[in-house]
Amino acid sequence: MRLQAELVAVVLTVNAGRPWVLAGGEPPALPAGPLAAGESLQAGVREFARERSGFDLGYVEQLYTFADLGRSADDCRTVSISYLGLTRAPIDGSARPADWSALYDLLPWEDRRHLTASGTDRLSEEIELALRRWSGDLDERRDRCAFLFGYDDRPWRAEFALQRYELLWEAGLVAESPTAGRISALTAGPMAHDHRRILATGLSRIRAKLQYRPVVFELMPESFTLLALQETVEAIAGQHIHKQNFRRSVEVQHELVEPTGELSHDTGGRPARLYRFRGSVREERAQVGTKLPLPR
Amino acid sequence: MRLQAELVAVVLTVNAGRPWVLAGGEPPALPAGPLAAGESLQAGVREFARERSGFDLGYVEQLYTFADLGRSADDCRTVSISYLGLTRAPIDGSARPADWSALYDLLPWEDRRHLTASGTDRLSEEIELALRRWSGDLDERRDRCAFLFGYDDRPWRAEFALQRYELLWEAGLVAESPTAGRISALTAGPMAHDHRRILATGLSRIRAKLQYRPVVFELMPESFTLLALQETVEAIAGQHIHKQNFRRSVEVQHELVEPTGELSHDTGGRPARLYRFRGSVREERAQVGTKLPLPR
DNA sequence: GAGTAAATGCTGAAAGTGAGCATAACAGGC
DNA sequence: GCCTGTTATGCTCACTTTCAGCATTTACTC
Repeated sequence: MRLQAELVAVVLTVNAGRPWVLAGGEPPALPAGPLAAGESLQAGVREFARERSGFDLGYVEQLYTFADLGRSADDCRTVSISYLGLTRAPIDGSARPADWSALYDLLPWEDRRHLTASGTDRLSEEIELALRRWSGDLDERRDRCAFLFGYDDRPWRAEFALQRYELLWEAGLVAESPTAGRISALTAGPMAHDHRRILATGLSRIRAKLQYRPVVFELMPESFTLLALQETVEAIAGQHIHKQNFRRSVEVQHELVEPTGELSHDTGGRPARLYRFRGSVREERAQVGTKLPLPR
Repeated sequence: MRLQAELVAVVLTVNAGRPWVLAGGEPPALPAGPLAAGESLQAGVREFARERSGFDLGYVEQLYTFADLGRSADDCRTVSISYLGLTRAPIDGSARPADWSALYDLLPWEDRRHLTASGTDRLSEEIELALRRWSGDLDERRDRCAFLFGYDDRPWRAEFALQRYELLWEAGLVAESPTAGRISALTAGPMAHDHRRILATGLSRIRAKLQYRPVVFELMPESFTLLALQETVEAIAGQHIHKQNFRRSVEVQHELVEPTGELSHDTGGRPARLYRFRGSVREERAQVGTKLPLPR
């Protein structure tokens, strides 16, 4: 059996309060390329992420390996090894902006920052309606929907983005579902191959990781205000965080950040202290469990 | 470039209070085999786990994909996709026992159940001594050792098994370290290829998962006492748990188990209620976050 | 100087955790 | 039948963490 291996990267950055993912083309596709000879997997990902975006990846982590059965002829199979990468790319700057997509254009239901407490919106209602129709009177389905989409007073769990995608896929509500009906307009349009699934995998992973590892750091500039840090976390998490509690949780773990002594005056109000990450975070980030709050 | 793909499985079971892993031969090797054509990855793992052990895997989860550079000639590269699998195989029964190894014979420092509170033993002391020698006066190394092995009153974190293995490897304390010295007798002997690393990856993963997903279930018989459940968790976690608190945390989440109404009389003392997992656990196990305590 | 926007400080309820004591219910020996 | 050992099971208490809101401070803009 002939075998091919390719690397697929989910490269994320946050800019102006919005998360962006390196994905261009029509339909949009994640950067992917063959595994070069004599190169480690991580090095390969870093390599072509730089080629495509012009920026270096900070954090890199393996996501999942897929072996497509359907994609090619039986005698040539492709193994896709997917990676998550974080970078500080300033998008609007020198990079070709066409290569970047707004993450929540591709997974619109994952951004809930505009929702007020216990509030809802057109998209949520549409999904809930469609899902209830799909569930019918099957208790199992109903439970699953309630758990993943937070119906019936259950909390919204940001880190279950992948499972939500899979549910919508089964229910025929995303463009690439085999059973997609007309309501599939939830997503702007199809993405290449199974790239939306890979993207959802990456989003799930970073949201989970955010809660126990100091990875936001990779998305922040050298120095920043606590509000900027919070807004970056919120952008990834797709939901709002109680400001004072966020601030406290950051300050309590005094291994995490330290004030630079400078102030930022473009706040519109009282100037904010600037902070930087402590050196120990950079070095120990492979081990230390550092917690940032996600609301439940 | 020629490319080969192989599957490597970490198949775990718990029996008589000890965790076992499917690994035989000399040196011991995890079951591994080429990726068959026209077969999904998971199906492949299940397939040859059944062949080798005679039992079906319950839970299966992808671990990590390695692409060896060094292992073969430059024009033929092997991609190893590793999986974790859990099964209820009764070892001492019909299966060929030679295929199973006691997990903690392969990673002896990961079992701390015999340690009394704040106590220590020969192995721990030996490791601590060797690690302190290796750290010298390098603060970074010293911190890392303290964090991973719980020196200086830091808590032992069971789920960092992989990082501990990697540290020991760097420090030349396991048989397969490139710089292995005489003290490397920590491990009984070498394992094939990088299989001990893969095993440590699997142990890390299941220990982490145990804390927020009902996976123990896959290791338990149809009905069981709470003590039996606790001992299974302890076997995997490699440490003791406060009995009453364990019991409370199980009972509080009343989605998890329910009494069968029967009693077990072979306790030696007061008979114990028998429990079974609730149906919802089986179905929703892919989603529901169920917590079992690991001491910190 | 008034109004405003944001940073910052503080407090109290609620939930979760860790550790121990006390009691209940059996088996087996006498 | 009673005593003893052993385990299951019930309960309490202190302590920590988390959630959520109120109040105050500080500087900018007009």
